[in-house]
Amino acid sequence: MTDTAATDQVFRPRLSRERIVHEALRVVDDEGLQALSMRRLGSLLGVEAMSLYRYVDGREDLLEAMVEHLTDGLRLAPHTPVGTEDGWQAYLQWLAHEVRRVAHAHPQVFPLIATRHPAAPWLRPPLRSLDVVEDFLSVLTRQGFGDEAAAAAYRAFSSFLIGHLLLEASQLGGSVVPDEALDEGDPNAPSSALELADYPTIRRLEPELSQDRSGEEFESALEELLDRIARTRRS
Amino acid sequence: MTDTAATDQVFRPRLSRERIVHEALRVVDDEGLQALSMRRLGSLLGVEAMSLYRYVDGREDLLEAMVEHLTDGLRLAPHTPVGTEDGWQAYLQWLAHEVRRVAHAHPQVFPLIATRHPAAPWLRPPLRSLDVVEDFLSVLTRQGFGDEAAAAAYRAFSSFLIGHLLLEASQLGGSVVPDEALDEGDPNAPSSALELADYPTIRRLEPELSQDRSGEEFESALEELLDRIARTRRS
DNA sequence: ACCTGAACACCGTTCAAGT
DNA sequence: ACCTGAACACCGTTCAAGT
Repeated sequence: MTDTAATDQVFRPRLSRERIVHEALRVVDDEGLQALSMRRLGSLLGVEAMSLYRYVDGREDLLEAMVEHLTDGLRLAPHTPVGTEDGWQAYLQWLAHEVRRVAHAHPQVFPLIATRHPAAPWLRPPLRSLDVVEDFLSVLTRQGFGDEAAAAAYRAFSSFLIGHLLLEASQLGGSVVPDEALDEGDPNAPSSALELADYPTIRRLEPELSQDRSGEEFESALEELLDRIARTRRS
Repeated sequence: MTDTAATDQVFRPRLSRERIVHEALRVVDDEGLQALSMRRLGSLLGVEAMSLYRYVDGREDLLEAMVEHLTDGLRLAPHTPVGTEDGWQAYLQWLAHEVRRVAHAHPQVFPLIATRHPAAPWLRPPLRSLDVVEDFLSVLTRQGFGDEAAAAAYRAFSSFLIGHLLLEASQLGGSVVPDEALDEGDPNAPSSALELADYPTIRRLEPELSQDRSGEEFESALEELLDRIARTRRS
């Protein structure tokens, strides 16, 4: 046996909150939320589970930190010149696609982003970072939105993102089931082994239902939402 | 001590899948998802946890059964005369409000409805019962929608419901935290103890953000969605 | 200062055994 | 047929103890 095999402690740079959160995200991305336990996370970091409690205030705090790490990343790419008349539209387009990118990059974490309670009741997932919300509201109000219209736009925008992205993420993150029960595949059966005999319309529309139009539908629904928001602006 | 106190077995009608699901819903409604364990559920039903496995194929199957119990309830109140020209609009209005009623009645279960993987990849929460989807698609196609338009309407409608109701439910179900840390309330501090010094726009808009407009916003966004869907119909 | 060992109070689940 | 006891392999978390 070699040295590294004997010690099995490949040299870990030293624990830190950042390293813990990063490793936790890796676990959930690769194996799903139920694979994340304090004990397993500890052992992956070459440490006993109890050591994590120096940096993280329990499992709930860890989940919170993971969500914050992803939602704080939505800040300030030097996004768009807010000077122009329609700068807010470019900003919201950019922000929507940023959130979508996060949802696609971490489909197993997005349900957490969508369902955990933010720090204040008026914060709404997935735009639950104060920095991001400040950006959002200040861009809109500086471009002629009234206070009430800006707040309403924030609520509508959040709902839009959750509605479209949670389902997309759910479909992306779904097939991480450990490949059991894929054994005896009925050589017929249209994609799923569901019995559709009593559901004629579903059976007829199954091809249309199975089509993935999420990209186009996201874009067109987003444009419609921006139009709708534009109408509420009092300039 | 009396007889009932001595036995503590108040007479339980006998176990059944239905009774288990019903009690599980009661637990989650009252105390939240994390309060639901097989062992505790068993003891609430006057039985050892292992007995539950006769009726339920493990915890995951139980959660699934809870979701199905609620989403199958969306079926066929003798809803609306589908004969008329705009019958589909009345049907979708009815269906949207039914789902909203479920979300309000079980805010702690709704995240489960929204995030669990349905039986087929083309099924989307919260309309994940085959009966309901068959209703949905057959009503629309019988009223002049093309197959593709009906499928697109199903997807848009599902996204709308998730986006609006998950946030509403989250706010309703949130305050079930066991009333700790409510102790030393800063007599000032506007509703939340968040530090908003560096967020001038948020601070200025906090009253508008804190307003609960979910009712009105649900209604007006729903009407807008129905208008949008109407435009996709090829009659 | 940072990590660990041992312990506590829980979990979900299986399976042979009871009635 | 229906329920249980005992056991297994896990959890999260605390706390005194080690270095």
